[in-house]
Amino acid sequence: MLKSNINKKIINRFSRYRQALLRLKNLGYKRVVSITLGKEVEVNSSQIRKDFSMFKITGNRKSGYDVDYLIKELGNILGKNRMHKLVLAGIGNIGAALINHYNSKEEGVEIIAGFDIDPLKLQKKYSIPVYALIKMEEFIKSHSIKTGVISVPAVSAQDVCDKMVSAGINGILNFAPVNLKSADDVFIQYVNIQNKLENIFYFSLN
Amino acid sequence: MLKSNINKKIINRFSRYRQALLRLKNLGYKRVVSITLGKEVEVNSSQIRKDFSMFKITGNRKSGYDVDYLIKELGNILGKNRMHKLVLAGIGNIGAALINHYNSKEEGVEIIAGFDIDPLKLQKKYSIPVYALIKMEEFIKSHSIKTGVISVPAVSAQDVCDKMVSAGINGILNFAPVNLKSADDVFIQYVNIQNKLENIFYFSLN
DNA sequence: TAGATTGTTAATCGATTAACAATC
DNA sequence: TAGATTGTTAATCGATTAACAATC
Repeated sequence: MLKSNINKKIINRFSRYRQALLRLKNLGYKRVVSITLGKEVEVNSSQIRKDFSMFKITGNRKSGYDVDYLIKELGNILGKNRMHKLVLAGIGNIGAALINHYNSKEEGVEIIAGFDIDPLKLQKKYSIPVYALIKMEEFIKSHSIKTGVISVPAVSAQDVCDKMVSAGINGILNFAPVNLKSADDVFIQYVNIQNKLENIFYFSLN
Repeated sequence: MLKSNINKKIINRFSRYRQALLRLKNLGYKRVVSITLGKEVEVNSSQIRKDFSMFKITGNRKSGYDVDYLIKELGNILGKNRMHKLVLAGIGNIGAALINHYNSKEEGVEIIAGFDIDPLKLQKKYSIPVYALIKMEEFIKSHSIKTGVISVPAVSAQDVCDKMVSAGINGILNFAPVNLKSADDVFIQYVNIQNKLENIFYFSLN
């Protein structure tokens, strides 16, 4: 099946299934039925069976699914069997959080460099090298980086995005509260914390 | 209209409309038509007009919508006309990012305290007071806090959530990669960075 | 075997988009 | 006025859920 035909929501659920399965494995589960996994991730059990079925992930009609098998299959789909190199643009608290929590060989993530307008004051504080932002494009090209994280102020996010894309990046995680414009073959994910807070303020009625 | 009848997606779009309108205002826009705003946020213009119409937000049939009016109306809906007090559980890089970037009177957000298992080493580094996690429930009650941010490790997230809710919190922003279980009247938003990265790795084909 | 769960189809549900009359 | 855009209804689209035969 072509990736372009696969709904983003399915892959998003696969990622959440996998995280839940890792927890269930830790709790001692060897096998799991769709209704149990469904409760864990708040997804209807039909949805789960259908999602698995679309990727030829099979279970046993009496005893459900094997946990290790599911983790392995989902991991393969999500690219856990290989390393993904990232660069960061903008080294503030968000960048630091990425470096400290998500630079994980086990999860296939390798953050190899950061870039900032003001590199001097930042150079020594992190476990990855930090360079001046003007060096970013050259670095992306020479290291064949395909994924970038944008955590610069909103006003410069589009410019950084353009530079990343022209240097060869085709996947971006953007923390700036701006809708980025780019070519159709560039996949962009947004993390908009302000937006999340506003949703909470509205629905929690306070 | 009852808030429970209003789709989460509409409020989510309202938040994004407002962010886009603030940018457009900065660019000098006095009025905006639905198709222009739609391009800015990647939403169909019919959708925008329908969203506005549901909340009795009106435009002019010739010249579109007044930017300041939209910002004000959307701000009122999103609660920008009052302050929302937050507490943070877990003071790492994510907590620091919240304190530095989202503690904004203009946006109605006031982070009044943080809590961590290890408060001593953190006490002096931030612009808000940081206390031991065991003090959290008492603090939430005595200050009538209604919103909490969870950025503790996954294993303790549910426990922190339970404590927040029992102390009176009804809106939670959760950065831990766990589905939290709580009463139906507690509104929870998730930020799952691992999940976002996995989506990028899948769809950007690298 | 009997019972439980998968795998898959059909039905439902709800959100998005198109269309266009109203009107500024 | 003529043209452009809103406001709103109807049509479309797609995702979710229910149902159940297959089968372990």
